[in-house]
Amino acid sequence: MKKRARQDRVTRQAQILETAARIFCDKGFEGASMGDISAALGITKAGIYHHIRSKEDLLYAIMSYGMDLFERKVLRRVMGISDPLERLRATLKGHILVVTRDRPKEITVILHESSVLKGRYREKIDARKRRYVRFLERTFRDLVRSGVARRVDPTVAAFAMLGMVNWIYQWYRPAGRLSGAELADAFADVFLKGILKSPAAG
Amino acid sequence: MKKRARQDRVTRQAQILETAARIFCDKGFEGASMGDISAALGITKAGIYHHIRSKEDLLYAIMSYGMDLFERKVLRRVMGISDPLERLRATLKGHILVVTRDRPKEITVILHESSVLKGRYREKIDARKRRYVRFLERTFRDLVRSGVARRVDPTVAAFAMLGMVNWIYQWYRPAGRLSGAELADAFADVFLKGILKSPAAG
DNA sequence: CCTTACCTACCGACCGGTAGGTAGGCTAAC
DNA sequence: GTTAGCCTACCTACCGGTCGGTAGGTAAGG
Repeated sequence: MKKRARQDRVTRQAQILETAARIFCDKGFEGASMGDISAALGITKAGIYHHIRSKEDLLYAIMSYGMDLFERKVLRRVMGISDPLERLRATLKGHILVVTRDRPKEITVILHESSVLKGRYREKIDARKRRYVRFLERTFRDLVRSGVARRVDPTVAAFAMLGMVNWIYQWYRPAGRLSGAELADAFADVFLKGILKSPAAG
Repeated sequence: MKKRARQDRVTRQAQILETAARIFCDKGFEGASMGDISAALGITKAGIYHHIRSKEDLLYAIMSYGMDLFERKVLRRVMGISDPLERLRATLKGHILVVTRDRPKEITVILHESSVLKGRYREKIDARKRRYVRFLERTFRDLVRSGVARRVDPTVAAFAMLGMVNWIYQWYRPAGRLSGAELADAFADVFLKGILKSPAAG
């Protein structure tokens, strides 16, 4: 019987997170059993508990990794952009590309199972989400102040944008008519310029 | 022991749907047990099965009622508006008011538990959703054709709008800064006119 | 006296989680 | 370079509890 060497430990942990994320994604957290996950990993249910403490810990680990991923791939790369319009554009496109091209199951889990987590775990994930919302609000405020944007409410603009983007996982399929990049461009166009031709319509 | 008369049957059915919707909303479909629902109704678990056939049937009934509600309160009232801009505005505001003021739990269940349903039930609900998407696409197409809207992709515009609106249940709280009507106006403003001041920005 | 609206009592399956064992690789002493 | 002994990564077997669902009874109203 093959056993894994010590240096594989991190890799194995990542394998478990990835597999669990996929199954939570497919069946939902409550709908997925630890047996489902262990079977997908090719081990027994007890075997999983050598690596994790509880099902809820596993969910938190997945969400935490998903936030790491988002912050590394999107937030960290755009936070330094000084021009607010370029910052917003880069954020919007980066966010959409992550959820359409990379399609990390961890981020879908964050979006769909957010209310499952309780207590400290819940607070930690919520705090990281709130940081992103505040970053967006700041960007919209900068845009209004610099005269580039209309007098929109920064919070309203932030949640309008988040809604558009966070809903994508519910309907977007990569095999469809639009590539991730095309969708990102189209959404940026609609969000920045609106639907109407004339700005006079009130 | 008090027993209910025959004419209460429809009322009782509605009570069960409403209670179940509330609990599915709080705990999720898989996270909620039939025992939770029966306890909230003040009867035993077996008592519920006098009124419904299965847990999945109950979910379908809730979603079906939620679609009835949406179609009656929003879709039916705006479908007849001939001016596409007024039609869109009325749809957007009506939809947002329904999910912010009335806050029917049934619609939250539709949004959050859509992938739980399988088979014919799933197809029936999906078909009704698709009708709404096609209605939106038609409206955007009308707007572009009549020269009121920019040359936006109708599908992209529809899903951008749906994302904004369908994500509201995830963050909006009636006790917050904005009333439902204020949010509806603000979202309509952002969606129709966009964020930017000048339409020249590309 | 039949129907309706429940009830009690129970089913087999499955849940998250654990106790205790074991096979094989790793390390260090000799 | 062998070997003792520990550690990792699992395993089998099982726990108490809960799940969705049902059979069969009962009490009240029409």
